[in-house]
Amino acid sequence: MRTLKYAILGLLNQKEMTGYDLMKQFESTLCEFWSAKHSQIYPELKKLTDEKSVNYKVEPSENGSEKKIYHITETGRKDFIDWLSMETKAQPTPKDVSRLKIFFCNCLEPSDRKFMLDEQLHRHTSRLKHLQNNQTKFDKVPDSNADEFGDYLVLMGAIMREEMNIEWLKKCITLLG
Amino acid sequence: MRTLKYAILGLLNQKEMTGYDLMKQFESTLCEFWSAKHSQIYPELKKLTDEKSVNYKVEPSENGSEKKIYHITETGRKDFIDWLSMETKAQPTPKDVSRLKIFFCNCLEPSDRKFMLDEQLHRHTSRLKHLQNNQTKFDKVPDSNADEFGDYLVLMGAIMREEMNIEWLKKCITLLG
DNA sequence: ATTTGCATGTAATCTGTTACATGATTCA
DNA sequence: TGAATCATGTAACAGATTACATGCAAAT
Repeated sequence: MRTLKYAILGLLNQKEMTGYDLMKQFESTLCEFWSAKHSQIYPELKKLTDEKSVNYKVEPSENGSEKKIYHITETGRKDFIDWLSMETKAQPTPKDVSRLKIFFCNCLEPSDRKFMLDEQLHRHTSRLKHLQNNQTKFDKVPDSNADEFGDYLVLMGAIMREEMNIEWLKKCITLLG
Repeated sequence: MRTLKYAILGLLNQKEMTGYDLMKQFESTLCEFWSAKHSQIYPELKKLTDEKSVNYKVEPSENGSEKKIYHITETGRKDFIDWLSMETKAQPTPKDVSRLKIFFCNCLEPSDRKFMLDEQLHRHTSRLKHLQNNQTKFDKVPDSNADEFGDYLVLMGAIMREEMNIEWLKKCITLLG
């Protein structure tokens, strides 16, 4: 499906940047729905360059060494927009070890079950606080044509997901009795 | 992390079955939080047999050919319970192509954006209906010591997830104006 | 006759993580 | 002096999908 390719093209369509900058984007803005390590990003950038979807210029970095600033080409932009417009096929299962463990929770003693659920509840609660804090950076809903609009929507989605997880775990704890 | 191993051990801990039965379980009960194709299951069963975590007996199948009925060993059961009791590390990002596309939605024309969100809303709505239908199979909450208890909890979780997705997408559509 | 379900496997490929590897600069 | 940040890459491995491959039975 080459999803990483399109994630990179989408980011380079917003503005030109280095592989390192892309990595930072995956770590911060995109981390709620996509991730990629530098060891995956650099080879993909090479591949995209070969395919003429992106190109780069070499410039000196802060320190003495050199860095590659990548930008999207017209070919790349067209490819990206086609992918974005295309119907999204039914997704493969989002794999979730926590839910798998809850599925098997009856194999544990009642006290251990409670411990497991409490632990998960705690993790999701801190995560929610963190996301809510991120949201304060938006003083209002961004214009729907701005790059920050998508940013805002997915952050809202992440918050709602954590709220749902917390609500679910609380219900599970109740049902344990 | 060998999660597939523990998913299989957990299922075989419930009752003995063939690789084919396991495949069916992944397709039905577990599909909301884990998946595995037969091409992954059969080699894993071989590996688990080598590790003495499972064992099997050969029996004739409905047709003339033979089938292998796998069961968990004491070693396997201990290993499974240890995994289940262990603290679950912070999960890797659940990757989500739909959310990635929404993140980049400002690159599309307003009518195409609306189309994309409507399409996703439709998909999640049918999914929710399907899950709610599955839930009718439980006339009451199963006992917390029964195998069906985990089943019930994760189905409830899947329903809440779809409800959240629908609510989120509706909000997104509203914000598009 | 053809499709569907039962039943089992392997090979090739793709995707992603961890580890290996280097080198400069800045800050504590 | 040592850790953190910027910056780029490769190699080995793990995890997962698609395709290849076979064979019987029952139903349409």
